[in-house]
Amino acid sequence: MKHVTIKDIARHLSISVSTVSRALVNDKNVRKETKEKVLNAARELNYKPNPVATNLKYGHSNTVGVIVPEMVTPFASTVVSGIQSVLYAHGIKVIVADSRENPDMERENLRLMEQFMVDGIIVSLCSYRKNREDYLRLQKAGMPMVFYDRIPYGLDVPQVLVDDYRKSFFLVEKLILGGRKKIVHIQGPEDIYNSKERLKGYMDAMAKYKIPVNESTMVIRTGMTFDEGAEAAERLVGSGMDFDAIFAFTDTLAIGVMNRLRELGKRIPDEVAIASFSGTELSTIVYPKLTTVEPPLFQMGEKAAELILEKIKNPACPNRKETVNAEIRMRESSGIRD
Amino acid sequence: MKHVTIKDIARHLSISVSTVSRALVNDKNVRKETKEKVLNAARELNYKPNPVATNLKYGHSNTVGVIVPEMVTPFASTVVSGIQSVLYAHGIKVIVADSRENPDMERENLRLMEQFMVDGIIVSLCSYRKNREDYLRLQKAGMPMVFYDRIPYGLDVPQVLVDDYRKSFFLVEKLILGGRKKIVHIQGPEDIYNSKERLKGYMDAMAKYKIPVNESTMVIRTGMTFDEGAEAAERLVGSGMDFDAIFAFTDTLAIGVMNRLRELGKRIPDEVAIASFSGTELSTIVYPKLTTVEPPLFQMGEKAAELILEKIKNPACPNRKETVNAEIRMRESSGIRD
DNA sequence: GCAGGTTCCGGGAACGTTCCCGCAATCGTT
DNA sequence: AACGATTGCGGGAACGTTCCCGGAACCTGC
Repeated sequence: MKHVTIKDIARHLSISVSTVSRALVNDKNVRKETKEKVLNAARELNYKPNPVATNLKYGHSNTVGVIVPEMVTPFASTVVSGIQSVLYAHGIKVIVADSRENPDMERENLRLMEQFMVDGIIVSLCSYRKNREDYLRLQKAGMPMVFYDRIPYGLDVPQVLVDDYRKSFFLVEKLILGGRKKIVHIQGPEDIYNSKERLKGYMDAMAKYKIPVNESTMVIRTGMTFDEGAEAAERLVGSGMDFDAIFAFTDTLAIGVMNRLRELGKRIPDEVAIASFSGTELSTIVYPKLTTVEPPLFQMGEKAAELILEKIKNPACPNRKETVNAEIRMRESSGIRD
Repeated sequence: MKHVTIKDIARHLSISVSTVSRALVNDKNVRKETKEKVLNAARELNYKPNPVATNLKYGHSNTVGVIVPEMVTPFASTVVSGIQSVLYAHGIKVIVADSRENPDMERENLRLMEQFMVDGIIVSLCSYRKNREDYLRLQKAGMPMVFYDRIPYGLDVPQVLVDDYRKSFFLVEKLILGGRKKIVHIQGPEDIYNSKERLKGYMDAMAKYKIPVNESTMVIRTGMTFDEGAEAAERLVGSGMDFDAIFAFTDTLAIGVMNRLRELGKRIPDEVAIASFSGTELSTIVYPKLTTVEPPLFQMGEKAAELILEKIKNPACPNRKETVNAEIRMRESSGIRD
């Protein structure tokens, strides 16, 4: 499609390109009448500045890229809303790319953002150890970057995270104090750093109450989807093991587990209590409603946006680490009141 | 961050910028040795072409923008996956912007895409009659555009849609044949065109079986969220009206209605059968599982991508209208077997 | 009435590419 | 051996902006 340019306006008014430019950016060195003429002509010709040209000129794009590991749950979209709300207010556009839990696609997305000359990148990782070299290279090259939720391990980068360990500990403790002893942990993928932390919280809570944990039977490693949760539930029941509670890595997994357990005849929460980390709106639409640790997703987005703004303004500023406070929501699935 | 440019390579090898450019785009007019030298230097200096410059040069960005009305359900994300799968294969990048059911934000997103010089825009509307002038203007200016699912009314544009009317008709007919007579329709927002079509399907199915419909009590207009569905359920029960089935505009609404009805003591599906249009993965994680009309979302994305590719290649090509075949999934919430 | 300062505007370079044009060197043909 | 054709390369314009620089016109103050 044909764009109206500053040149067209200049030609139309038979004045110079420079003057038009000045009029449009509100430079003082233009007569008010000239400015008005230009503004009118711009409106009349339906002129839209071409940001590509100014990007080229200035070397930045007024855009921040967000790379999310998945978009099927409301998790990412809520965080992105938070990001947009603060960045839009600063006149910065937001583009989103989805890695679909695939580190190679994440890498592709990263290159896409780089080539797009975004001013900064906000990332939630697929795997805490893949693509390290790329992130290191980008960081070294001075690209502002912020990580949230699914963060890398041992990299000095700005990040906003939940207190995975403590909140897992407390939630498992609540299950124990509610009378559950045979608590199984659905760990989720091992190459997500948070999964290690949440496991640790589970282990330590169990240890505090001197409940022995056989890691090979009571901790189940799996993926991130409903189906994988359901499958874990089947394996669990199939193994004949005795259990009275589940603590899952995410609500997606927990929902998969819970629904399949019910189909297999388990009464929730009477026979099996269900609880999970990473609660989203999904936790409230299932039956029974899910007890979860609910991170303030919108706020996480806001914080991430603030951190990236800092980095953009001053790339040399120290890498801050923000921890947000996740709420423990006791709902029907655990059979425990607050 | 500092980018390595073609000039840096030229300087480094003390050859001309033109030669470097030719070597990089595989022009024949370069000696193989020279080409290799350039390629090596490019690798060594970690050169990345700056697409902003080529965009400016060629007037396009190799990017397609997708504007979605919401991102909290898996609806949009699944369609976007389909879009990405075909566009990525053509070397076209995809950026996503979320309108959050707000026509003003949609308008903003539209301008963002325009200013980004995307090669085409794929849109699902917030309102079927808002922002018409903008879409018309863009179309007149030659911007390739494709609409899906939530399409505009009476605009000759490429679009991919579901057969709202017929599938609604069939689903309601199934409810009737299953023995339900007092079927309430939760219509959803009136300014979504599909909502008119689905209402018509409902009305005609009821008419076919000579069931009188009092539109003012049996058709409820509301929004799109879980909460609005729940609220509708409350109003319904509060009104004391007798009903034995619900046909809702989307699964989101249906889920809101169903869960609240259960909380209010209604047995699903015995006392009230629930069915809805626009089924996503959410329909299968609730209890009982939801009977829905399930559009092939991924395929819708693929079709939309193909249509936009056509339009990009030849902006003058006729505006095709693709109808995809939505499946009716009978699940527990309706108490009716297929 | 003239030096100096404003005000307003046009010319042109620059951002990183691509590509057309032209020139030199080499090649192939007779 | 001499000529046109081909190959390989550099110069420079162009994409749409911004911005520096310089210059013309005007005003100010003595």
